[in-house]
Amino acid sequence: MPPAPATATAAAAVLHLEPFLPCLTTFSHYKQFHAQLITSARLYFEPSLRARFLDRLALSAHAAALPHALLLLRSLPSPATNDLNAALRGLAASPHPARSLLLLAGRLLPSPSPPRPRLDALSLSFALKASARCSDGPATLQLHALVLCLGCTADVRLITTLVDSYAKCDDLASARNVFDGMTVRDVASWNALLAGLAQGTEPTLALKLFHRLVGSFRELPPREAPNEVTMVAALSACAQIGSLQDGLYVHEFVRKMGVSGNVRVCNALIDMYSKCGSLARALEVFHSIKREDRTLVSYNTAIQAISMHGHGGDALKLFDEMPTSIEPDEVTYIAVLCGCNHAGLVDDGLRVFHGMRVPPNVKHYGTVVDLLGRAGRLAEAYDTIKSMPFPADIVLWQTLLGASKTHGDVELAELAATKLAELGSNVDGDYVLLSNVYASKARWADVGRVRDTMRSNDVRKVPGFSYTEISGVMHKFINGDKEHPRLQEIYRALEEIVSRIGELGYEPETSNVLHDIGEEEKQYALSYHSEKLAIAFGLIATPPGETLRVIKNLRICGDCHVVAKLISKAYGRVIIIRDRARFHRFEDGQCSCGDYW
DNA sequence: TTTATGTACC
Repeated sequence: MPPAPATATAAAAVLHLEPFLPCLTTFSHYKQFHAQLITSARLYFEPSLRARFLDRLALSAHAAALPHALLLLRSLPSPATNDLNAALRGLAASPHPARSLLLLAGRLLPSPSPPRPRLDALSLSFALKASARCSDGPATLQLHALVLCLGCTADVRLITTLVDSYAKCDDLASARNVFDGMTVRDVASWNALLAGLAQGTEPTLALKLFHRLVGSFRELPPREAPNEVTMVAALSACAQIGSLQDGLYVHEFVRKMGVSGNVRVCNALIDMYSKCGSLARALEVFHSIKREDRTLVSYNTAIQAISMHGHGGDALKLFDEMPTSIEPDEVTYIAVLCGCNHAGLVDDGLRVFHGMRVPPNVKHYGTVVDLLGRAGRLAEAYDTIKSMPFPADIVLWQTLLGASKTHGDVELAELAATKLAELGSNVDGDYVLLSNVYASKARWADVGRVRDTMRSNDVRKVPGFSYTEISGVMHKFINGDKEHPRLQEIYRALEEIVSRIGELGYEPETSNVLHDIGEEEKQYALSYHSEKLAIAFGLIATPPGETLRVIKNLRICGDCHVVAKLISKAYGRVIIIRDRARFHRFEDGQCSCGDYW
């Protein structure tokens, strides 16, 4: 036991156990305290002390603590609600949150002995935390029913937890419904919904809600006033959408609220600016954080930003400059490796990978396989997969397939395709890559076979789309778009573009088109790729010289990359395209990726 | 003793 906080005799210490509670650190302390509770009979006669002890024990970081807490709970002849809650809370925060739900379900079963404690709002709150952590939608729904049964619908904190839980289970509609049904809200309720929408599939809706919130700022009761957490959620929505306009607006609001010094807000700003294409502003925010205030996440986000923009050398530099007081974690290594990858720094990447101070996970192996694969070191890439201490996932085989395609290795491509089929991947990209390998070797019969398999397997097509922001309005384009209101104009502009860049030597690169169609039709399919439509629209809808920003859901294709370079030269425009993995910045006929991506 | 917050492989 740690020394008693007061000078007391042993007898007095027995009378006052509470002061020791905050001092318990080692597992041995906990066991001694437990023994004291038993020998003084307080385990039974002071239920509130017991519950507070259980709560601390269940939340303690020591591996043996939580099992010990559960043992203690089971040993109680008549556990109180607070005892149960302590265990529910500990389990919900543990690596196995589902056990919290099991405990709750067990307590619900009718059983005369030992008597089941009643559930209260706190029990449900902890259980909802658990169902959120395991993304268990049906459990959240059942807990919602219990909330209604227990009549806790006026408990703002509990209902906020319910909103959060629905959102974390990807049931945004229910999250929204519960939120809308709240008669009293506070800022946490707003934040739970905003964060849920922003990180889920509804970032646009999140921003709408944010505007509604700050628009009625003056009339809101103080408990609903937006705070720094609101800002972080809104910035995360801007980052996901890639809307620099909205991001700048939120940043303005951050300044007005006086939370520009909050490190979490700064980290969110770095991420937002980076994902909206402005690396300069992202780094400005990073450097504005006082050195001693920078957290691991600040470094990770900044390194990730530099990497996404293709500056692998600078990413390595910042990584090396990290203070020794901050230990890099798995995310740091992903960010640095990603930077080496996008910049083609093979040896640096391998050096970083082999020097990792945390165990590499499948994503780290993924970057290394990509790094080696792109550089044409296919055998080493495959050996890396074989050497992994865990099985390869779909993404890893797709990476190897991509590398095999780039370097025309039929055997390895077939192997990767077989693995992908075994793992149940059935997206068009897999087939396109395999077919391209065959096509590059003029093995037309195999190309046809792949196409037949595609047809019979009912392949899932990932529709390609792009969007661009013009005067604060997002315009979305899908491949071969026929819906946009200014379609005629856009298609005319595209024709003009193709003829103008034709003078610079442009010829459509059709090898990425799978379908067995004539050359002219292939060119047609290519010329309406969504990013081309978005760029063409940007050219006619913005004044000369203005930077064009386009966001694409898939990776940019080779032909669009060539076209973007030529447009940047022919029209004197900077074009910034964010694709699935990184940024391409086109200026005067060159791309920041150096044609390596 | 509950609530809401940032970074991640193709």
